[in-house]
Amino acid sequence: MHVRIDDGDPTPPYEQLRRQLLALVHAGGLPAGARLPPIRQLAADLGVAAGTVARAYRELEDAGWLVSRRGGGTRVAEGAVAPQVPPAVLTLAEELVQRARELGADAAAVRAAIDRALARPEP
Amino acid sequence: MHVRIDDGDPTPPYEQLRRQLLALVHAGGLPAGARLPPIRQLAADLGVAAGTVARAYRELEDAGWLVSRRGGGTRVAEGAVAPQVPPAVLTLAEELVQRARELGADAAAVRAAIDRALARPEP
DNA sequence: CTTCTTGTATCGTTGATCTGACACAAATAT
DNA sequence: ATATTTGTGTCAGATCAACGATACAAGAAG
Repeated sequence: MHVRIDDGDPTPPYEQLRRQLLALVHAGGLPAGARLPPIRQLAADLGVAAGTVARAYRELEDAGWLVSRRGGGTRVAEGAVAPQVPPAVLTLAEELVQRARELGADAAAVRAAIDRALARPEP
Repeated sequence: MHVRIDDGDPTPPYEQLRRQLLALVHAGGLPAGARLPPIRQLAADLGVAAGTVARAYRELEDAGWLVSRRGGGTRVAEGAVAPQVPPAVLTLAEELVQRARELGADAAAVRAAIDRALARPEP
């Protein structure tokens, strides 16, 4: 589980966690049926209260991405499917990331480049 | 000024504003020397309190991106330079965005594709 | 100089969130 | 059947941010 809470980020911890988990599901890092850590364990690992993790799990369950059962843990919902992205765009994205890494650019630089390109209005 | 506050986002409004303004500076939408709206005016436009905009301005000034003077308004600092991004990456990003738009993909789809590519560990 | 604009600072109130702790319910493991 | 695991719910206290309002300070404009 590559998730962590940034204490310097004013975004509430439960929201940081919710977004990271959702990104993991979208990226396929957590396939359908995969089990997530128990609330108490993840809370201890992240250094937050159990209620904080519980809220992130609950909101993702309300949105249909997770399924929770008492005693059975929390798992990625079977119907959880990544959002529709044209395969050609995905391929270009992978090429861009690979090239960026060859040039020594990190994730932040890649996102900055994308943000700049998106800021230019289409002609 | 293409900025807006999302009431459904738990991120504090002052932080949403700070990030959007910083993104504008990075993207060149606000060149060095450009004047930002007065605090009260922007607050009224966004539907937030003046103190909220003031905090976003102040944090960006502390970080060196803006310069504020009483009576003179708030402007983009002369030394404000976009973060270092290899030109080749910027070019690839523009090509990707252009292609994505031709395919009907929106900004969210582009970011999702980038996130997925970034999630794949380098070989 | 006088007036207007603009940023800065403070106050009290309200609402949201985090925390630590505890009890309860349901599924699993032995 | 019993014990353990795990999710759910509640509570009081603490912290933080937003709000509306007000006052003040410094530069600009007339």
